[in-house]
Amino acid sequence: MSQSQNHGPFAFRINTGSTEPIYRQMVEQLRRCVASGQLVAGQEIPSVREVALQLAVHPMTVSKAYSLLEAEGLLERRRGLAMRVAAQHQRAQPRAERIELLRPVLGQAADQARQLELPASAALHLFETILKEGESQ
Amino acid sequence: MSQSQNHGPFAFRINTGSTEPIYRQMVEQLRRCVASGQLVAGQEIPSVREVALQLAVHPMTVSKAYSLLEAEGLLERRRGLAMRVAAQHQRAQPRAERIELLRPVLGQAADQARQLELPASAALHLFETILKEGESQ
Amino acid sequence: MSQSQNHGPFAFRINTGSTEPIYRQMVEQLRRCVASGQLVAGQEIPSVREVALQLAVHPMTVSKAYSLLEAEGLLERRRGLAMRVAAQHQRAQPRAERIELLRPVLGQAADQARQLELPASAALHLFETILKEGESQ
Amino acid sequence: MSQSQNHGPFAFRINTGSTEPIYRQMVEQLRRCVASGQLVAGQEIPSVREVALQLAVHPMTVSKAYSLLEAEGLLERRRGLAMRVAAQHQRAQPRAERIELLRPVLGQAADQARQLELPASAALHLFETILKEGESQ
DNA sequence: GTGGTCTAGACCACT
DNA sequence: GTGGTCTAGACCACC
Repeated sequence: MSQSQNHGPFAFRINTGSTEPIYRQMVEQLRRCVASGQLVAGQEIPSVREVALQLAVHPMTVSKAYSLLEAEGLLERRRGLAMRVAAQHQRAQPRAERIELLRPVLGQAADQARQLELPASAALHLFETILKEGESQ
Repeated sequence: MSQSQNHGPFAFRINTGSTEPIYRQMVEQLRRCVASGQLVAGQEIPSVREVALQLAVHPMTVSKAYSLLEAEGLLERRRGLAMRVAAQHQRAQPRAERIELLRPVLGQAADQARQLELPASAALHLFETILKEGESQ
Repeated sequence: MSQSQNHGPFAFRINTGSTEPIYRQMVEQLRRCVASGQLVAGQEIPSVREVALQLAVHPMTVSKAYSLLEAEGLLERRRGLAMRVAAQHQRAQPRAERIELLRPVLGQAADQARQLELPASAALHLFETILKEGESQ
Repeated sequence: MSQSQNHGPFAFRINTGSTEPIYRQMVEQLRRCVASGQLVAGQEIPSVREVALQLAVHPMTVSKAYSLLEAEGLLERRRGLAMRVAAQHQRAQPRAERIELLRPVLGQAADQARQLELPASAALHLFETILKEGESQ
């Protein structure tokens, strides 16, 4: 039990309403978790069927995400076994690099704030509130 | 500055690389600008052709966005004339409502920050920087 | 008509009986045709539906092959238009490199000949015969 | 040479990277060796465990190959003893039949050569080279 | 149990 | 017309 808790610090959070394809949300999310070191080399990831059930998504959708990550070298496939994080991704990226990965979505948020003619202070305050909400989870 | 006021205080910012369909980026952007009062009732918006040229996008894509906004009652079509913001949208939404429109994208950003295991302070600081960059534009 | 003859020097040859997945046969075949210069940069390839009909295969199978080739940088996708050979693959590989691509399958053939205890001369003679048959096609 | 006769004139050559299932590679390889007379009736073949170790393959995979060959009548299983080539396959197939078994792989090679736009002479020369390399092994 | 391949077929975005 | 995404569901190969 403690083992499964340790090796499953990871669950996909998918927004099915978004126009962002599900498989791509999964790809990017997993990339971030590897970048941060939340997923380490050799760690098994949840099976296709398991994730498909959890998210109420077709297994092939999950499989597509995993295949792309394998092609990218981030995951390793082992015949008949669960996939795992590839050995070459041993260490998390340094924080300076990771923070850059946040730039696109924050740029988008800033654009929207500007279009809404909201002052920077209001946008920042809302962001701070949301960040704190998440921490407690 | 006087130039941008004359020919429309308004220009689409489109990311063609995104999976977010172009027409939808346009729709949501225009909605925000109406919500903020940047676009006011009766104001003319750039023609389909003009926008299509500017963004190197197919005219039908622009047309589709405009049609949706017309169906929604946000724009009015006038035979032979440029479309304009509909009369019913006279006043900007109050700030309290507008700020809520920012919540989805900031929620997404917060999720990503958490997956990257970045501290809230780092995320906030980057957001502040980006917001300031935009102001000067 | 002459145009379609010129720009369609290319048809997939698929062996559905093989254990080699169809999409992979397509990927490798297209790679060879680009390597040889039979397919040149900018050239449109047959549409997903067209190929699917021709080969009596599901469109998604063709699509999968094309997607992989796009990820590899060999094909370019253009929204709403047929895919085409990417610009970066302007020139055919030199013959010395191309011949190396033949090594795996010939190595396999040599292994089989050895296991069948056939003399090299017999294997070579059969190969020569088959190569000539193909020429006339 | 005397060594290889003692412990089996026969060793599997498996390509785990191929999409061709491992058990099938084994089946076809063994069939060829029987066809050629390299393996004769009554001859023992290496045990499942031995092969599994050698090839770093799961024992069940080897077992599956052997079972198929048994069902086909090519191998005989004897309780507690090593499997052996069945009595009914006493004599090698005549060379004329054996050479036909080489046709499929050479047809494939010829297709690839054509797609690579390599002249028959170049393909033949490479094949000759590879055949000679193998002889010395 | 694991992942992979393929089909049939719906719906979407874009030219 | 183009390609993309997704679902439902079958069958295969391997551990």
